Amino acid sequence: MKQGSDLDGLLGYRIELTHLIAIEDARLALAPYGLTPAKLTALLLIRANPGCDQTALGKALSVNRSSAMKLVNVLVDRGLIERRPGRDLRTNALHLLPGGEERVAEMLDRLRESDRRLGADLTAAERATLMALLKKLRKPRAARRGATTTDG
Amino acid sequence: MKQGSDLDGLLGYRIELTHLIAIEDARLALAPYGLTPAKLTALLLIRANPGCDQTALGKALSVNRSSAMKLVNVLVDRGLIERRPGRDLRTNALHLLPGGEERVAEMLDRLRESDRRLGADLTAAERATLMALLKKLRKPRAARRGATTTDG
DNA sequence: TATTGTTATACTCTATAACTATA
DNA sequence: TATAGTTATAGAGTATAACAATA
Repeated sequence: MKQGSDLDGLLGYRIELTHLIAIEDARLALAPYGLTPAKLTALLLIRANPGCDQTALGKALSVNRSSAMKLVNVLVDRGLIERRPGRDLRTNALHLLPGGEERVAEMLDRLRESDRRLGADLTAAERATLMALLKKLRKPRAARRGATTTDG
Repeated sequence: MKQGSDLDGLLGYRIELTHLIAIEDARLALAPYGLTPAKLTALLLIRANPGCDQTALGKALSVNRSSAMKLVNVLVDRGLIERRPGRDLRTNALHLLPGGEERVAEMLDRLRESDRRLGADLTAAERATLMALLKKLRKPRAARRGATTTDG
């Protein structure tokens, strides 16, 4: 099946293809732990911000309260984090559990291995250049206006 | 909220962030046409392969027959393509309709504008370097084994 | 009034499984 | 037997809307 060349020169299309490769391997790397890359990111945010509440976590992940709720439920069910009493009676304080700390360390190892595989054909200099150029891509005006959601 | 530095050096994480920016603007650019970037890609594949069947389309998009079916239904409902009799009685031949051609051209214009916004801070040389480096990222062994699906 | 958590509901995308009609 | 399309169903992931408790 022919691909068609309409998208060939587009940066966004190349990033889409690259992203598919990266996310697939990252998923496989984390699958034994029953978590997706997005859930590991949530776990890392909680570790970096002990005692944060669900709403703040959701904002950091660009999802609303309801979605943050579901995410936290999964991490609690997995025994990785717990909800403790928060700064007021409305709020939960999220904390990584000791077992969660161990798991996070293992998962980060697997993720770094995956990342090494992804960039295996790059020299150190090329890798640095790529990182720098990716950082120069910018959020266009249209997208910067913010999505129109009710919640956060 | 602190970000935590565990993912900072990872190529895959940087690509994830960049992808989010790119896909959001691309979605906004195509929203007036009622199609997502993925559906435009499907449309371009059909245009590049007139008379292709749904299964082949699905394979090119890495989705199974059932998902390809739904996708084609949407494009048919939008009046962009049609199903014609295929090479045998089991098969549909997918064809872009004249109206679809027009829409595709407009959507490609909007998508290219979005792509220009994304790379607006890059010189032509930087842009070329970025494209070349992204092409050097490779599908790791683990992911190359192929996903374990029943279908395509 | 505003905020936090929660629940119910729905929509998109994708998958699996089973059915049918062809081949 | 194998393949193409179809349908029903289910599971992530996300969103909206409403409610209770608290601020």
